[in-house]
Order: sequence, then C-alpha cells, then structure tokens
Amino acid sequence: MPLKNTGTEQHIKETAKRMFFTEGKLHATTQEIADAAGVNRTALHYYFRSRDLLIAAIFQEAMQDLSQRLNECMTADQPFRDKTENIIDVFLRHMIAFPYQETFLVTEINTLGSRLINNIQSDPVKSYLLEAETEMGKGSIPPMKPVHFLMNLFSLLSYPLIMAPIYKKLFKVNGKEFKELMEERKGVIMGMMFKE
Amino acid sequence: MPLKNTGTEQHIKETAKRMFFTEGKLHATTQEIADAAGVNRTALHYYFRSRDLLIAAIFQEAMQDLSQRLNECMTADQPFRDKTENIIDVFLRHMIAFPYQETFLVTEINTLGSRLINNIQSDPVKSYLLEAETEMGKGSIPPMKPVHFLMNLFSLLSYPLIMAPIYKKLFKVNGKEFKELMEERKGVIMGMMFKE
DNA sequence: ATTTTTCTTAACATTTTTGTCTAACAAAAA
DNA sequence: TTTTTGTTAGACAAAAATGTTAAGAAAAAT
Repeated sequence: MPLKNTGTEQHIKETAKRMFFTEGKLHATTQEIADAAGVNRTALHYYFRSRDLLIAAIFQEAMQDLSQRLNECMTADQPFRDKTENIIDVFLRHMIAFPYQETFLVTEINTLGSRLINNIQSDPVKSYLLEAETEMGKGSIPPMKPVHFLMNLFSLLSYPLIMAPIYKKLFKVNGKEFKELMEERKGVIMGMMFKE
Repeated sequence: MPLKNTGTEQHIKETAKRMFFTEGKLHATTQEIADAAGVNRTALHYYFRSRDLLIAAIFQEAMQDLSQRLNECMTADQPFRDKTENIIDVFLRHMIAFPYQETFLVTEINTLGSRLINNIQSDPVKSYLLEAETEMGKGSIPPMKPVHFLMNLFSLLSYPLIMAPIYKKLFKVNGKEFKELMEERKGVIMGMMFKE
C-alpha cells in the first residue's frame, strides 16, 4: 500500500488542536479549521469523513495525552517532593502551550455525555494519592484528604492560564508581563503545597 | 406604553444561562434554548432579535455580575481574614451554581476579541491586593506577589468545579460524594491561604 | 510508460441553524 | 366596542455549515 503521506492529515489535526486548545476557539467551524490549515475543506472530509469524527479523534487524543501525562508523572520512581515538582514542570509547560485542552474536553463531555471518558485510568492517580497520604504522616505537607491536595495542585497550575484573557485586564498586565507571572508560578505553587 | 411583561424574556435568558453556565453546553442552539425554556423559537427573536444579541446580553450580564461580586467582596469593610473567608463563601457558592460562567466569558472573548472587556473595574481588586501585601508584612500569609495570592485563591475555588466531570471519573466518586468534597473546600482553602 | 492509488480541489447537494413575515389572539387604552 | 399594542406560533426564507460527487494532479507500483 503506497502512502503519499504529505502530512496533511496530521497538519489538519494539529491546526484544529491549535484552534481549540491554544486559542480557545471552541466554536471553530470546519471552514475556519481548513482555512487556518491552508487546505480545502474537502481534505478535512477526506481524512476524517465528518466534523464529528474529527472532533472525536481530537477528543480521544487529548484524553489519551492527559492519561499518559498523568501516568508518567504519577508513577515515576522519585521521592514525593521531586515527583510533585516534576508534575508542576510538565503540566505548567503543557498549560502554557495548550491552556484550553481540559476546557475542550469538559465542554465535549457536557454536550455529548460522560460516557466519553469511561476508559480513563485512575490507578496511577490513586498511587500518587497514597504517597501524598504517607507524606502527610511525615508532616512535610499539611494533613487533608489526598484528593484535596491533588485538586489544589492542579488548580494552582491550570486556572490562571485558563483565565488569562480576564486576568490580563483585571491586573492591567500585557502578554509579556503575564507570561513572566506564569514563569514564577512553579516557585509559588511549591511554596503553597509544601511546608517550607 | 403598556408592558404585559409575562416574564418570558427573563425566562428565556435564565434558561440560556442555565444551559451555558450550569450545564456547560457552550454550543447550545437557539432551538435547544427555546425548547429548554418551553417557548417557540420565535419568542427568542422577538425579545432579542438575533442569537448574537442574546449571547451579547448574557455576556454583559455575566460580566456585570462578576464585576459586582468582585467589587462587593473586595471593598467590604472587614479585616483581611474575614474578607477572604467571605470571598470564598460567595465565590464557592456561585461556582457550585454556575461553574461554567467564567468559561463562557473566556470562550466568547477568545472568539470575539478582548475588547469585549474594556469596561472591567480593576480598582477594587487593586485595593484587595494592597491589603494582602500589608498582611504579608504582618506575617499571617506567606510573602509573594499579591497577584499570585489572588490567583491562588480563585484557582482553588474555581478549578475543581470546572473539572467536575473529569474528576468524578478520575477519583471514582459519584455526584453526591463530589458535592460533599466541594463543601469541604472552604476549610481546605483557608488552610492553604493562611499560615495556621 | 502506463496503470493504479493517493491526494486535492471545485462544484454541487443536503442539512442545520438562523432569521423573517404574517396571522391569530389577548389585554390594555381609547 | 373598536383600536392599539404586546405577545405567541406557524409557515416560510435565507444563510451558514456540513457533506458528497466527480474529475484532475501527483506519486507509487507495475
């Protein structure tokens, strides 16, 4: 089977991801995606058959990507503090590049139903939660239900980037200044999560 | 000029808000909104003229509501700790009822442009940030740029509720259990924000 | 080289969504 | 009452978005 493979399929998918995950344009039409990718809209149907299937493909990959990142970070063979620091690094970098990936996922789930995520792997998270509990016993992090610890961590990582358009106005900072603020977040978050 | 005012206009707007802000159905069509409101779709055009104007009205009110909440909370005449506790109460309650209001705002800004929010009031926030700075001097909260303190606060408040559909699966909790977790957040957040 | 397959596009068709028009009806005002 | 005004619904129209077909170009295989 010959495959010309000019990379158009990947290119379309990546362009769509950029619009959804990076630019936060959750209402993007097939025409807008095709235009942004610099291809005829038919190409989009040639590779994905329908808009819904393109969305489904993107959803699955985003879910897969999230699962894998969680997996790798949570089950890494590292001391708890290092592991958490790595989670911050990895997720913060990801949020800077794709701030609306989770928003996209949640929006799709809300419109199509939560059965879309029955394949999510919760074991790696569970093991991290156990480690957090142990750590609380040692006293290096304040005692609370481990899920709260994890929600706190992800909240501090993610929310400011999702709210960027509003925060920029509210704090009167420009794009560059906001970016600098985000670079400072790692230190801030570590300070919040661990007793210094 | 007689105004029959059967409440239909308000009812349509509230239904639309419920779909957008509470259910997170950001792609809702006029037909879906009309159906949910139990009115003919024409009523929607009669009162709002077009879909875009309905969206614009909802956007403005949501923005207004956010501004006002910020204003009232941030400039209340209270000691800093009490004030912060009140912010948590008010915003947590709001997030439980309308978890996707901010998401809606940001999505609209991303599609229509950030000039939509040039009327946002940043003075009340500024005064709260100054108070936070004073408080850091006193040592009751850890030293950091005040904006980080505020972003931390809002993150801890908001993000878990936005991610609810994913977190329920990831933590294997049902709706009731998740709701209970959210009720616990106030204490958790206070513990995170203030040195105990 | 030519045949086959993959890829890309333009033109067209269908479906979905939005918007308009008119008639019907009710309630208030004249 | 009748006239006017506000409100609702049905039918229709227009626009927007999605989907299909057919045909040609480019690459791979024979």
